[in-house]
Amino acid sequence: MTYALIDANNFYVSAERIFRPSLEGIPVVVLSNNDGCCVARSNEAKALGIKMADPWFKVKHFNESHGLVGLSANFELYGDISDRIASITAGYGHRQEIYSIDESFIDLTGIRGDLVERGFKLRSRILQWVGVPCCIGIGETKTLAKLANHIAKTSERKPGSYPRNLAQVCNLSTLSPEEKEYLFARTEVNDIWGIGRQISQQLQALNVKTVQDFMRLSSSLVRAHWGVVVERTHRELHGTSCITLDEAPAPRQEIACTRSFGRPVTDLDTLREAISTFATTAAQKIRKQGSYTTRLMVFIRTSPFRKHDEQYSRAITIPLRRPTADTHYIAQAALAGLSQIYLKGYNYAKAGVHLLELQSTATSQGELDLDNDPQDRTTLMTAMDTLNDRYGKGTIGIASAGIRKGTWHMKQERRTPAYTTRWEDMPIVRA
DNA sequence: TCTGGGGTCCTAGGACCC
DNA sequence: TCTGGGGTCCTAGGACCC
Repeated sequence: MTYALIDANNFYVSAERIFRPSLEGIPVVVLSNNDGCCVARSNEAKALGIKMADPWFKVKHFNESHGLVGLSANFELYGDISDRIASITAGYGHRQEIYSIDESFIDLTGIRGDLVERGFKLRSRILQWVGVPCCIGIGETKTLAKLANHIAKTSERKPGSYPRNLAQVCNLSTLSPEEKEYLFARTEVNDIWGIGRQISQQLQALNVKTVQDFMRLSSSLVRAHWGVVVERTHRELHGTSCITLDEAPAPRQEIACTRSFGRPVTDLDTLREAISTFATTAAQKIRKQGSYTTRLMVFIRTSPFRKHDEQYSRAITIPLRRPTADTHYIAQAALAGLSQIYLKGYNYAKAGVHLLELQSTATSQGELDLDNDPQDRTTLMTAMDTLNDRYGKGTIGIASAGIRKGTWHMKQERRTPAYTTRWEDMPIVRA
């Protein structure tokens, strides 16, 4: 097999730069909800030592010292840009898996010709048509394609880390065993797709520091220590394809809406409003997917970062009497759950609603649904979704869900002027 | 003062059944 | 006194991903 991974560089930052060329060459971060954490960093921001998920208040001093710019995220825009890139990328091979908002795997098996040259052409096409720089990694398995992509990106960003000719597009599948050994010995074990913080710490303790060290472990030892998932990763690094390309991912098995609050929340009324809103959003999401939920989970928690606060974290799952996608029903169930877990006297920092056990029909398994459920209501809900899609979120809602605006505070003012250009207004350059 | 929001899969352990 | 064993289902928690 031969796979490619095409990955946009610093995607959210690159997407913002399309419309604001003045952001080019300066340190930029894109911030999460409440402008809380850095979720994307430009190369210049990475060079300042800013890490993924660093809180804004800890890095904003770079604003005065180095001109760091913090932008509130604009996920609708990123979704549009992502679709554009994915449709161009699809032409690179016969099959595509859209893996995340900024990544696609492409099956290149059996494609003749110089894959690196084709990769560079694809890359410049995306840059020219959309304006986002990408890197491409190619390998015999998805894990190796990921690793190749890491090498392509790192050798561009940190000259000298790897041979220069591997920058931007890196094909591991045509390298000799010696060349690969050389690269794997210079790559840290935690850069492997599937090896996260915990496992890489355990590996370090066993003096396994590089990809090469890890590959030299026996499969059986890897399996015994870390289970079948990590063993699969180990096999993939050795060139045995275990993770298949998934062109049409199954519908989501669970859908959630959770938020951190802009400031601590203590009273039940405010929490009820928040939970109603989350339930409403989550219900919209499952209707969009055409699913019904049969169980939901509500949670509330204090902030683990406020060390002097008394900590409290609880979740409850509520079985539903029948599969449903009805906002009102879901919100009521969520509120009933909330009332069971709420305790007075804590500073709540985060809450959420998860809809679980999603299924594609409104009928319980093996049961004829004679209940008065509510084709009518579903139709009403769908009409509501259409209006909200067309005229903006929150145009219309369910009064009984208890949604009132402005009491619980989530989104602060944007730190930079609101971004107004819509995708349709964007200049399109054709080659 | 201020610390994201989604998802997936696997495993261990308890309850229950025969 | 001696107190089975295997299968299934469920849940919680832990690990990973972006």
